Amino acid sequence: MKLFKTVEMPLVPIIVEMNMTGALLDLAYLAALNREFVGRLDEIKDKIIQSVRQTLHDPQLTFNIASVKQLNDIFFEKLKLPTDKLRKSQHGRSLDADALEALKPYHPAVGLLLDWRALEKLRNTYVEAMPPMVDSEHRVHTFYNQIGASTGRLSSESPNLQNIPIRTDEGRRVRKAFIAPPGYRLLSVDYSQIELRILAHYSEDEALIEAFRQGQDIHRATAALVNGIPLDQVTKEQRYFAKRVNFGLMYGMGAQRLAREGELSRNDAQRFIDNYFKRLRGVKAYLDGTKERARTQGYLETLFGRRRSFERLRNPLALHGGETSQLEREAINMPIQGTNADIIKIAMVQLSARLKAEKPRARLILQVHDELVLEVPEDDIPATAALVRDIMENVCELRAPLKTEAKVGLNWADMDELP
DNA sequence: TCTGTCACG
DNA sequence: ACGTACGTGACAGAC
Repeated sequence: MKLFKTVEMPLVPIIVEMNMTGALLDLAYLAALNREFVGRLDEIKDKIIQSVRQTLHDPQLTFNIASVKQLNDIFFEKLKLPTDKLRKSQHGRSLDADALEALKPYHPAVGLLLDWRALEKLRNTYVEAMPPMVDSEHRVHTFYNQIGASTGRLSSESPNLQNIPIRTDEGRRVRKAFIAPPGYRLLSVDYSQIELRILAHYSEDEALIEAFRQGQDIHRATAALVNGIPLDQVTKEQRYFAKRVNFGLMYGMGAQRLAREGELSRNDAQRFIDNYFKRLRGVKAYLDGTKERARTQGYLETLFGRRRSFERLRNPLALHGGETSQLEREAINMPIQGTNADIIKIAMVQLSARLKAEKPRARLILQVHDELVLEVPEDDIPATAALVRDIMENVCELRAPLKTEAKVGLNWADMDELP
């Protein structure tokens, strides 16, 4: 039996139903996936080593492609790949995915290494690690830590079920191992753009609030506003860029980073930000006001009163250089991320009671920050989806309305949107 | 035990 | 002049 930490929280009671149920894994599928991955990994590894041997005319050469230290030796001492622009680290140059992307044109081994890294990650962290953790019913029981994250979020460990892959096709194949039992479906309901809606609420920015009230695509609306063009003239690039800015600003991003990621000059990036703040005055006011409050009060609160100390910001004497801006970025983000955490926790508490009374065969199995996943008998799907959405959307009334999207499927990867 | 890397929101 | 976009957990290699 899994032990649970029991800590009295003034805000939200402990939810144990998820852990009690656990998430069901398709072990046969994972075993097949593992065999496939092992074969492909070996193949890619051989290709990498062969290609380096060929370039260096050294058929005996061998090295561990998982070792950043040895890769530094191969790439920069032996193959003489360019090091400019690459960050330094303990064993030479950083060789993370960004760095490898930049090195890709210089040797075929680099692209292969990116492929190998991605597959190796999926195999080691998920495909191979999870099957030994299931119980006799093939379910994994994660542990949700309620007091680990400084913003009030939950975190998940042993295994972490809040970082199951979804962004790549190979990743989604891993996610597909999470299945519903016979006669059941997985129901996933997630908040749409909840952090930007919370920002709209806090900032009281009329343009942002109005865009949400009208149900507009928020990134498209931002792009139109900042560029001073009609909604239907926004290009894909403009929308994508506005999206990065919308998220970046909630994290305290500067013009420098924006320029680097948007592939435009430092000045153009600064101009976009200036324009953004001119059109979205409330957002600027929120960012400045939040930093100011953290500094003068020494703490910040979420919408529901969850508090995080910023005492170090109030006592500048205690700060060493560089720490101020770090804390300011954390301050900007905390009320947003923390309010999101409060809202979904409150929804979970309400949902727990309603399910027990009205849909006792439906079970809450996972929480992933803005998403709840349930196991629901087929016949109960429409009613349960409506119940979950109703609870989630009505936890509180923000100036920008809370909106959810519901999906249903036989596994956690292939899901169909419910109307 | 620490560092680098990378999976997610 | 420069870094520096927030919050997490898991794994392999280096020490």
